[in-house]
Amino acid sequence: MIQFFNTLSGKVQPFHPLKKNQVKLYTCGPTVYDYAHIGNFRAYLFEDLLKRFLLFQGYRVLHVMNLTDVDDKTIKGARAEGISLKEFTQKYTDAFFQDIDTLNIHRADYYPRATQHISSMVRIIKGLLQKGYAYEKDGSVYYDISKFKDYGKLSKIKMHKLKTGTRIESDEYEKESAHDFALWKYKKEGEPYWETEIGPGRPGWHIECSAMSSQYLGDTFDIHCGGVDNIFPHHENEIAQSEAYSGKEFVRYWLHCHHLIVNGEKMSKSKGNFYTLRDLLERDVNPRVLRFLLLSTHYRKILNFTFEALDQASTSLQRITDFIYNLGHQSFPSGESKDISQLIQNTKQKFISGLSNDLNISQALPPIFEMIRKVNRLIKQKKVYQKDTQNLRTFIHSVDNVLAVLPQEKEESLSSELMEKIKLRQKARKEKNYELADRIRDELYQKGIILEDTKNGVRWKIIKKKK
RNA sequence: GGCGCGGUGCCCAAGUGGACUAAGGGAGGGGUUUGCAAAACCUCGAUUCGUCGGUUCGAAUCCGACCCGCGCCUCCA
Repeated sequence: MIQFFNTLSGKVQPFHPLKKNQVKLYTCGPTVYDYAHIGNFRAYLFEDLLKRFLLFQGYRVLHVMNLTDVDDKTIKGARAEGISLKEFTQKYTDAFFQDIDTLNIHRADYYPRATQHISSMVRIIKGLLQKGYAYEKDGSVYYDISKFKDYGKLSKIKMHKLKTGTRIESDEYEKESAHDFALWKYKKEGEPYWETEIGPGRPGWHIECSAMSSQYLGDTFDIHCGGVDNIFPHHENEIAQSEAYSGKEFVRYWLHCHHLIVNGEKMSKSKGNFYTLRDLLERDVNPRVLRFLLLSTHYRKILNFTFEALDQASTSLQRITDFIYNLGHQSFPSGESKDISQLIQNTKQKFISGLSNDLNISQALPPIFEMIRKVNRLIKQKKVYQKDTQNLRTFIHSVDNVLAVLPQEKEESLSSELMEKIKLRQKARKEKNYELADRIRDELYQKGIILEDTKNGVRWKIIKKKK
């Protein structure tokens, strides 16, 4: 049985999708005004783990992720670069897709853009006006939160206890109450706007998610994810809009992932600890290792990103990849052992129950490492057979359908020049010219290539370049 | 002020009343193996789970107080 911590109930609870075997998932996507940073990717990776695990468990998943391509930041950015909003956001949208591919994140089924769903938003805003949940002022439309009884049910915030920040008072738009929020912002000089039934203007921050989620997933859907910082006000407001409009429950399970910090502090550009994926790739960080690191802390814990942690993740992951490699590059006697198949079954069961427990990766991973140690021990005792190695590899690869951290079979290759060096060294070793052999090994090590002499020949592997 | 998170060995991190004389990964010490390495295997590392009290036959796990670190409260994953 799968269980998730639902922000709405504040508890871990059993997961039952609305439709048996199908999960409808909405995840808050990027505002495409800049390159995404590793904190963003932590959230997307958590969502990817969630989705891959659901798929692994046999669910069909209908996944929608929005792209916010009109808001204050995108408008400002486009203006600063002197290009159209569309041109500007396209650049970062392309970058976003590149990055999620780099990190091996499954594509969503739909990536609706806010600018292409204005009419859906207008329809909801009109409905909210008709039902009395919204009011118009100076051409803008606001949501009157006092009309929505359940306001605060997600974030557990009591509005009368909320402190009013200075930012609210300085809002450029006129609202009746400080906590009311804009559904529609009346057009402003020099800003993009749409001519609509509710007048010229552009959508407020929250309405796109209400509109696009219901358009693709229906009024009620199973899971909505995002970062904790979205709980209030973004998701609270989505609930207010959607439930007031449809009269139905909006989302059944809210899953929020915690933040990533860097060296114990919040990531910020002024502190110089702000990393985009691209920054890390420039430092020769292997995206698989980054993926493994960001994935291997439970999503509801704060993750402290450090380069030391990255190194640890790298070594840890290497243990799995070496294991797979060894299974494929040693000879084993033909046959099959019951012990191994049983071990695989046990490991699989523990892996699944770990992830079933609110995606507890720290509980799901250890069985894999335990299995690896046990099998390595059995290999030494010559109790592993050919069929076992196939079963083990199939199993590890199926686990990797969820983790997606192992290299592709032919990911790495060496230049022919380096291959010649390796051949030369093999010859030297045969002739017991160890001095030359060691010199070549050192030379390759300087280039970030480790050579291992095994019973079945030489193995090379590329490690991170030494700085 | 409101809401919430966390403090487990050198580092990361599970475990939330009894099989814990506390998983797993990384680093480190010792050994097996190896031409030497690497990998792999064996082995050693917390009488102890922020502190102090309490409940209990029994607590890292429950209760109370306190200390420390952190997040959100209309830019934010």
